[in-house]
Amino acid sequence: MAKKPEGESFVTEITPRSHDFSRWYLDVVRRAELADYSPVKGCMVIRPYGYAIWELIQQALDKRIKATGHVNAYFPLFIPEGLLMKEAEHVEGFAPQVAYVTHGGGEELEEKLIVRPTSEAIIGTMYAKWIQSWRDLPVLINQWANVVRWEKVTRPFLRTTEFLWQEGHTAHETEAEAEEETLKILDLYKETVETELAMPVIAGRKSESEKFAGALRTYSIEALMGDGRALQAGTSHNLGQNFAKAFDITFQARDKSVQHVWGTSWGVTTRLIGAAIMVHGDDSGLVLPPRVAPFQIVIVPIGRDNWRETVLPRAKQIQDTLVAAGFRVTLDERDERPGWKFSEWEMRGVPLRIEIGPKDIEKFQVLTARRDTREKAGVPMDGLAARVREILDDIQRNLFERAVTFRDEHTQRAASYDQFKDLLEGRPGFVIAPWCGSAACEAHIKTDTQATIRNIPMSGAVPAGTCIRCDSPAQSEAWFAKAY
RNA sequence: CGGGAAGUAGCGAAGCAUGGUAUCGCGCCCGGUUCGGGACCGGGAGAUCGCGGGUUCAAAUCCCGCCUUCCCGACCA
Repeated sequence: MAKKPEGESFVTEITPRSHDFSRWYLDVVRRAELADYSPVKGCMVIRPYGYAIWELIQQALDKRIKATGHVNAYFPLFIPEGLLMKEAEHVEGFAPQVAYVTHGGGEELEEKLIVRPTSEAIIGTMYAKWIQSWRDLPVLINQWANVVRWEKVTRPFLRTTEFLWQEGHTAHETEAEAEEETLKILDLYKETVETELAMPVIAGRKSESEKFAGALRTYSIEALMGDGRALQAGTSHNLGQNFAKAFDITFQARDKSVQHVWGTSWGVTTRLIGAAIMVHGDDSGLVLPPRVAPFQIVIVPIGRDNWRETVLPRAKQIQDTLVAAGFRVTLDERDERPGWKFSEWEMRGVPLRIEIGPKDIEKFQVLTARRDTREKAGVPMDGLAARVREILDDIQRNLFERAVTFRDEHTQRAASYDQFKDLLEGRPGFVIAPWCGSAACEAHIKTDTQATIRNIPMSGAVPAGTCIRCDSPAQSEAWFAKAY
C-alpha cells in the first residue's frame, strides 16, 4: 500500500465536502452509523452511536436545566384536537403539520386526537388546573419527549417527521419574570451549545414573521454550518399571556385580583447532532467534540503475529487506567489491520486515538493522534491520563476556536443593497445589515436573495442610517443568511 | 407540495432497448499468511430484483398504481 499524501482522505465511501456538501452530510450520517432511514417517510432510526451523542447532550443540558430550578415531567403524546384549536395563531401555525389519530381499538374516535407537534396545548390545559394562587408560581417544568410535525422535505437530524427534544414550559407572575426566564434559557442554550458542542452561536430575537406561532417574542441561537448556511439551534419563546388566556390559566395575585399567568416555552432538538456534524466534520467523516463523543479515545493495538499476547494486555491496562480516570474509551481488538482501524475511527469522529505497539512498550510510551489536527505525538506512560486530559481539552477548545474563526470569516457587513445581494450571492455566510423592521422588506429580501433574518442581536442598539433595502430609518441590525 | 432523478445481496454498480429466473467489485463467514495509515491466497454463504396489481407459456426487463430516497424550488426545530 503506497503512502498517500498528507491530509488526503483515506475514506472513499464519503463524498468530499467541497464536491457536494449535502451528499457529504448524508454519507457521514450513514457511514458513521448515526442514523438510518426507516420505512416511514421522514422518520429516521437513531442508531446507538448517534443516540449516545444525544444522551451526552441530554445529560449536559438536563443538568443545567435542573440547576436553574426546573423539574422534569412527562405529558401525553396525544392531544384532543379541540385543545390545539384554542389559541388561534398557534393553530394556524401548526395545523398544516399535524398528524391525526382517527381510530382506536378498532373504532372511529368521537374526537380526533392529534399527535403533539409541541405541547403548549396539553401543558396549558394542565397548568390551568394546577395553578390557583401567586404562591403556586413560578411553575418551571421541562419535558424530554418526541414530537411529530408532518414535514414536506426531510433530512436526517435536521428535519425529520418525528424528532426528539426537550421542551420547557413555565408560568410566571409577571411579564418581567417571563422575559427574564426566556432570556435566561436562551443564555443557557448558548452556553451549553458552545461549551459542549464547541459550536459558536449568535443569540438574538426573531423577526415577527419568524417567531413561534402564538408567542409574543421568540429568541434563537443560530449557528453557521460548514457550507455557509445558517441553522437555528435552539429557540426560547416569551408567550406573554396568549396561552394563559386561551387555556384559562389564572391565579389570584397578591392584590387579590385574578390574573392570567405569563408563560414561556423553549426547546432544543436532535437537530443539534446534525449541526455538530456540519460544523466540525471533514472529508474523512465526523469530528466530534470530546465532551459529546461517545468514545473520547480509541486504543488501537499494533503488533506482529502475536500481538494479542504481547501488546493487547498492555492496551487493556491503558484502557483501565483511562477509564478509571473518567474517560470514555474503546479498545479496538478486532482482527483488522491498524490502518483500517485508523480510518474507521476517524470516520466516526473519535477525538483521540492511542496507538500502542512493541516499540512503544519498549519506550514505555504510547503514540497519540488527534482527530482535529491529525497531529501525532509520543506520550510517556507516566502521567498519561493527565496528558490525555490536556489534549482532549485542547481539542475541544481548538474545535470551538476553529468554528469561531470560520464564522467570523463568513460574516460580513453590507453597506448598500447591491452589495448586500452580492455578498449573499457569492460567499455564503452571515450578512449583517440595518433593517427598518418591516415584514415587507424582509419578504422582499427573501425573494431577492433567498436569505432570511436569522435573528436580531440582543444589544438592541439602533444603527444610524437607513434600512438596507428601503429608505426608512433603520430600527435594528439584523443577521441575514440562507438557512436550513 | 410542484419539477427532475433513482430503488437489483450489507455498500456501490451491471443486466432492462430486443422478456427465458441474476453478474461484478467491496464487505461478510471459514482456513492460512499478515499487521506502525483501508493486506494477500484458498474456500464459502448471502437477492421474494422497493411494494401491489396487470400483460404473457414465461417479467428485474413491458403496462398501471403506490411507497421510499436524492437533487432543485415554495413551507418548517
